[in-house]
Amino acid sequence: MNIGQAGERAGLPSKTIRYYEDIGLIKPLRDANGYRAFRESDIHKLTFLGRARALGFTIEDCRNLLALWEDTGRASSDVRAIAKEHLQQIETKISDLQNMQRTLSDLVRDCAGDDRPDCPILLQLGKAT
Amino acid sequence: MNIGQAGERAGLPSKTIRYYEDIGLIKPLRDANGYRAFRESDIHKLTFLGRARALGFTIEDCRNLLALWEDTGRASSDVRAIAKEHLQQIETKISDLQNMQRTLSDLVRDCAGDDRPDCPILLQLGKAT
DNA sequence: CATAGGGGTTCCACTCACTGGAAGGTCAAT
DNA sequence: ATTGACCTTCCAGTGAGTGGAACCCCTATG
Repeated sequence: MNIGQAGERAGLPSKTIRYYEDIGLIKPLRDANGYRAFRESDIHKLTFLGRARALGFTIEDCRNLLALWEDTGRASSDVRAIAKEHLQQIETKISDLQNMQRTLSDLVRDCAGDDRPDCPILLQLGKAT
Repeated sequence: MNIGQAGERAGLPSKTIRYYEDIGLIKPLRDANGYRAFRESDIHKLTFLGRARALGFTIEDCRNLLALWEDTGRASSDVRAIAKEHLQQIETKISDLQNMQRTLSDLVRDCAGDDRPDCPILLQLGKAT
């Protein structure tokens, strides 16, 4: 299977797949003409990667998860640790963003948004310490 | 005022301030010895930038906001539009992250996290389409 | 006066996870 | 023979800095 079709099946652009090979996440075979030849196992890995990335795991997380995935004797606690750590980071990010959201929506609410120059948003951003 | 003290006052590392000069956000004067010489107005701008960045505005947003800030005749609607757009993006990001959080916390909850290899997290990531 | 240290300067490389584009090779169909 | 869709590699850029090397400057102390 060529890269285009592999991308179709895994839901990833060809560019991304080449990149994943570049950084050693997958190792497709090569045809005589130099084209990458994807096996079912490669597609499966790519799909796995797509899902993990969609959940926001970093590439390094994905590398580790993939290794655990292939290690049928792994302990589920290893996987869980990575996921929990990541979940923690997501939660931190959410709360940071919610803080921004609160501040910003207050400012937007208080700004008339008309032709006059008075603007609490700029006022707040520029206020002396 | 030298860059170190300017950074202290604005709450930004020197490196970041040099970078902001590089991309044209600020234009500090220079002393005879080549050192940057920061005026009060530069400090004020840097503080503004620090606040805007902390609210997650992009550098380009900051550039626009700074221009509006310096234009005393601006319309508050211009500022409000940028802020609203940004708020929208923050809200999208929050909801994306909340989706990830839900999925991941379900998976983490269902994973025993012991020495056994069975792991719903990997199972879910690798499931055939 | 020499030197040590703590500033400052520039420039280059690296981060993360791709993405875009150029220049060129391959394949199937017309 | 040629078109057009695929494939290949390699190089550069994204955003917003950060780290480090190599070097200059200023002040204080022995």
